[in-house]
Amino acid sequence: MKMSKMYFRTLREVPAEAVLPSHIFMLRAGLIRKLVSGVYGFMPLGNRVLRKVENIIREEMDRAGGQEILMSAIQPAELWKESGRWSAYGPEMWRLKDRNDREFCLGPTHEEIFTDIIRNEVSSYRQLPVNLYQIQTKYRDEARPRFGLMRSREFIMKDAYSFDRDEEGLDQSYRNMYDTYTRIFSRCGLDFRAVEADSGAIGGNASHEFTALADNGESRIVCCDSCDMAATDERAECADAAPSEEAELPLQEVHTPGTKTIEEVASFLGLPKEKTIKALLYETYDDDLSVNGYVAAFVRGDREVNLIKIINALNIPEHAIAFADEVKMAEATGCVGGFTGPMGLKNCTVIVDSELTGQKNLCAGANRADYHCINVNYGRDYTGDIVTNIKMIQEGDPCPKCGAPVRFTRGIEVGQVFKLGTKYSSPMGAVYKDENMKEHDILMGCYGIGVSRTMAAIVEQSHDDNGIIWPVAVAPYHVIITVVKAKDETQMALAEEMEKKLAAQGVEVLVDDRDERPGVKFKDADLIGIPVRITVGKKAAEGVVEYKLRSGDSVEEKTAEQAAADAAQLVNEALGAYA
RNA sequence: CGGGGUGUAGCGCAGUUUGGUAGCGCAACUGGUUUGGGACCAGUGGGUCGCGGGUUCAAAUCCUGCCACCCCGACCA
Repeated sequence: MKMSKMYFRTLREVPAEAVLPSHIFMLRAGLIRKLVSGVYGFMPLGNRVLRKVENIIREEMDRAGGQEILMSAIQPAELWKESGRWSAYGPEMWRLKDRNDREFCLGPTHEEIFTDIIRNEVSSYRQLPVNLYQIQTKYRDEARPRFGLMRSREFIMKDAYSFDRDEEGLDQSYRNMYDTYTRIFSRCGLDFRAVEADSGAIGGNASHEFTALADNGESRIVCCDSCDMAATDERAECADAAPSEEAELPLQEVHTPGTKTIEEVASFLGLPKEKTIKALLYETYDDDLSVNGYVAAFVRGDREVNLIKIINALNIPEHAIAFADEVKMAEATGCVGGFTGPMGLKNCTVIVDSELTGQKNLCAGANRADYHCINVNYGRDYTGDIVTNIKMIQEGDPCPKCGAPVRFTRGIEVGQVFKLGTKYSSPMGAVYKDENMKEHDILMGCYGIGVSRTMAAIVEQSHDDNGIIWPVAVAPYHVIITVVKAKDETQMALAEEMEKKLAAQGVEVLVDDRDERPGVKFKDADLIGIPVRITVGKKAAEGVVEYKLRSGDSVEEKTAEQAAADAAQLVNEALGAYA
């Protein structure tokens, strides 16, 4: 490909809208172009990268026994009403109506559609297992799209669904996809971790997220350097502190004017935060979003609450709970904002973190303005309607598997795998008959990869001050031949000869034949991140060129033959590594 | 949805406080000189100053309503 003919433009300055390196460089290198917030188009170079990532996914999905199909992005409301998600999905779903007022959505995901296909076509155990996937555009009307392709409202996703007759089959399908994802992200050149995850709104009972490590990532994960434990912060188990041996002291109310936060009350009374009890007040909602109850949750003062654990303990949908209107809750339950304690509350569900039951002589709100109680003890002074672990793990807490201190790190969630079980097959009637003509619900798994987000994650992990450094496997072109003086016939002739030679060996070559100064060409080559740069310049007449890798600094002089051979070898080795 | 910020040429920005009819750099176009890390000189084109209403002899500038975009939070597979 001649760059003089390629439709592209690089930007010299950083667009005001971009903050993250991946976003900045994809815009500057002319890979993507924004239409409106959270909606991007792919330009020729960006489109090539996207196709490379897609093809890696395709190859590995096909190798794993998946079969590619393509469903429509537009979906009828009926199917979502069957699964119960038309109301449950919330404002993130992009809804629309046709001319006859029939309801549709732009698919945010495709469980319903795939389940529908299967229930209409599968009737016998002989047709199972099956794994279907597609690579397709998804729509989610995100509350806050940001960081370019990282969190967009229209994005490319690979979604796969497995259908099995029993748990054993589902386990196998799940493991198969887990291994496949490991291969896919390795081939993409990503540094990633598979972390245990909460199965969340999609449902089911097992899930892993594949997270590309990046300081700018939106996901926080917990990992252990002493063992292989890795989990999302919400999923990670957080052990209770050891029970206290102290003798119980008499309960006492103390005047603590204006000390609404744990920070304030602890310093006012001269107590460590570990000796206090923190209250979190929530209200819950029924289906039509009216308040149907109050929840008071209590953890030790130095802890954070893990809302997912509360949701799981209450067994309610995620969107059915939020922080309470303190004034209304005070009227209903007797709590006092800033001075709420676990004693004497009425008309609300009291959830007590399991750790508190073993701690002695704590300080808690007295449910009376400007007063706290000290020497509060579980059992003697208060109990909970629910006593369970609702703490969020914190950096340095003991690893739930091995006890070593855990470390927090950040990442970009590029894929996830779920065991769905019968969550969709049961309400939608996707069943098969076994050998005895007996009907069973089909067991499902679902497996997603954010393809465009993966592209962003690769750039986020692989760039320097000058631009992108593409891994060979996803680079838009493998080699760029920079012709120092494009008007020089000797130089152009040598460049074209090398282009042909390389192309014959399966190497994708970009020839920078533009009538620009060399500095401009070098800057652009670095910015768009082509892995190998071959410079054809003054020594073209002698058949000598310069050879440089984008990832390194050293520049070597080689004969054109040698440079082409080295480039071809490097590219084919990189591409063949997983073949 | 709450908080903050920004909308002026393709991109980056100044001008707004103190109203007087729009400017700089890059990019583009023409000509010339250049040619190994984002050249130089000369010239040219390009703007409903986000949109609407108001104040005024006069509005990018003041008042007002709206919209869009970005950041933090909430939320979110």
